[in-house]
Order: sequence, then C-alpha cells, then structure tokens
Amino acid sequence: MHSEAVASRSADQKDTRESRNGGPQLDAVSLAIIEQLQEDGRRPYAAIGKAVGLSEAAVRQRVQKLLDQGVMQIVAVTDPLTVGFRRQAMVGVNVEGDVESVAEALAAMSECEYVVMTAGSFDLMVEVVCEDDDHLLEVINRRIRAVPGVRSTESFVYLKLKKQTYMWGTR
Amino acid sequence: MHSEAVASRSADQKDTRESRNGGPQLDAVSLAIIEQLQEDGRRPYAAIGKAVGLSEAAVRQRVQKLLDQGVMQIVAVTDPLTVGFRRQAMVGVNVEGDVESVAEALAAMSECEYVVMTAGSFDLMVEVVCEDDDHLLEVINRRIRAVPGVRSTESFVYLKLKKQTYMWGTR
DNA sequence: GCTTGAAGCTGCGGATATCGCAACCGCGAG
DNA sequence: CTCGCGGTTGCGATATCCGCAGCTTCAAGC
Repeated sequence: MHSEAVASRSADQKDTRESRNGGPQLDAVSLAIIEQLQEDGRRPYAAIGKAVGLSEAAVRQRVQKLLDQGVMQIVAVTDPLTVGFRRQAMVGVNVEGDVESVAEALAAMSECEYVVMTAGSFDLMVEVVCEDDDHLLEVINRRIRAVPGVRSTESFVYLKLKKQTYMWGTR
Repeated sequence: MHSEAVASRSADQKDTRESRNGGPQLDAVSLAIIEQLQEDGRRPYAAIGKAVGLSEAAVRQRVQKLLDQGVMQIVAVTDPLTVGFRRQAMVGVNVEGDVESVAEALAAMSECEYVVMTAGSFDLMVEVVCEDDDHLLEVINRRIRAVPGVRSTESFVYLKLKKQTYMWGTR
C-alpha cells in the first residue's frame, strides 16, 4: 500500500491544489529536508535538524507531513541490471480510441515500469523492464500489441543507462 | 556523494561480474529485504528481520552490503508536480559522431533527469524536467540542440503520468 | 581427516535515535 | 486584548542502531 507510487497517488486524487498548481506551500526549510533525505533516506532526524536549523521534533513532524501529503516517499531503489533485469526498452505507442484506457491496461502490466501519456508522434511512452530478449519480445509483441486500441508501437532498446537521478525538486 | 545514482555507479565501475551478468548473488532473503525497504525505506532492521526470518544484526549487515555494492539505495523521491516542476518531456535525440560524448554532455545538465543510449530511430532518449513552458523551450531548443553532435531532436511533452514504480527486482 | 580462513549469523550492551506529550511562541481573527 | 491555531521546542520513556565477540558453516589445502 505504501508502495503505491507518488505518481499514482497524485493521479488518483481529485483536482485539489496539490495536483493543479505547484502544490502545498513548500518553503525553503522543507526543501532542505528533502535534499537531506535524497542523499540518505535513513539519515536521523537530529542530523537533518542540525543541517537545516530545526529541532529534531520539528523535522520529524515535517517529514511525516510530507509523507502523508504524498509530496515525497522514502524507498529503496535498485539497479535493474544487478537484480536480474538485463533488457529494458522505451516503447512509443500509437492508439486509436481512448488513450487513457489503453494507458491503464499497460500500467496494469508488471513489466511496465513507467507509463505516460504524451503529445507528439506517440500517444504513450512506456518503459519496459525485462529479464532477457525473449521476455522483452513477448511483452512487446504479445502483450502490449494485444491491448485493444493499440495501433502501432516503436521500440527503443536500452544500450546504456547514462544518468538516472531522483533529485526532483532540488536545484 | 551518496546522491550519485545507482546507474552512474554501475556505469562507472569496470566490467566486474556486477555489471556483466545478473550481479552479485542475490538470494531470496536479500530480495525479501529489498521488498521491505521498497515499502518503507525507514523500516527498522528488527521489523525487517522478523519479516524475513533473520536477526536484526544480520539484516543490518546485509543492507549495508547492498548499499555498498550499489545494488540499491535508500532515498526520498518526490512528485515533480508538487515541488514546482510542471512541464516534463521525453526527448528523442539523433546524433552524428560520438554518441557517448553527447550523452555525457546531456547528463551534465541538471534538467535532464534521465539519459539513456538506445537502439532504434533515436540514439538517445532524455527525460527533461522543467518549471514551465518557457523553461522547457529553453532547455530543448537552446541547450540540447546546442550540444555539438546533436543532429535533431523530437519532443514528447508529458500530458499525464499514469504509472511510476520503484519496484525493480521484485516480481 | 584435520586444520585453516573466510563469510555469515547471533546475542548483547552501550550509545543514539525515535516518539509522544505538554508547554511555548507568533500571529491573525474576532 | 483575548482567543485559537499552526508550528516549534524541550524532555523523558522507549525503541533502535551499532560495534563487538563468539559461534557455525563451508570450502580449500595438505
């Protein structure tokens, strides 16, 4: 339940100010707290407090509120290669009919790590994480193309991941 | 320093078995530990130990090793929308000359969250995170296209994020 | 078969961190 | 001025983290 992604959460919630504008007032101190936790998600509240100029208890409350509001979550992220997923690809999808329902069908597939509706020559972009070539082939040709409404797909197999950060919101 | 992404770390290291095959022996217990930390990155070691059938100290050692090896990292991830980034896009890039050096130039830009070399009709796929339309325009037209070797780009502006998980390695 | 060494687990105690709570402050509304 | 509220602080009680010593397992070497 807590594993539900931030994005899913914000997708589900109605159009409160959180999803409409920049979100709930995020002052510089909360930003600084987030930066601390982006460096080390297990850093003690007292150490964070010292870094941002707040007491331990104040940091604790703010972190809890940020988690409750869905502004951030603290999770373990893994390198796909080292946990046995050797083939990844970005797949551009063209849809006829309702794009959103296709997006939901793709999002329901565990191999689809990332599903986003886009403007441009693709209606959807989907990141697929697979164990090997056979698995990738099966997912793209048998599962994704089998979804009703999918007109065509174009695949971009990953050769080398050059950068991946989780530093949104701190610049 | 700890904020260095998993991907960067595995990209930097030489071709040990970690980057070549499926990685360092990940048994079922370590997998279970990772799953626990994907649900809650701050879960106490004792609670994890109870869940996976290990002592608190053993869990602690395994987690530390997983972090040291770069198999996983524990970080805060935020929802870009709620922290003030309202425009995102996937950008496909075509390159003439050395693809890798272009990839590195793009990876050096803070707005590029994700840079991957691909096979297919694009040489690179880049995810860009921006504050607004002006910012996005500036990054794509003035910064990315200005990188020597970039022949052309095609943009896919995000309309709606439907799924984003951090559950690699647990299925 | 015995030794040796490395790797991994356990249990334990001292140092730390977390948590809940009551009190305190600043500030706008009435 | 007073009231109420959100956010903060300080402080004990409890739980967690951390380092260490000892135990077991297992494979290598002789």
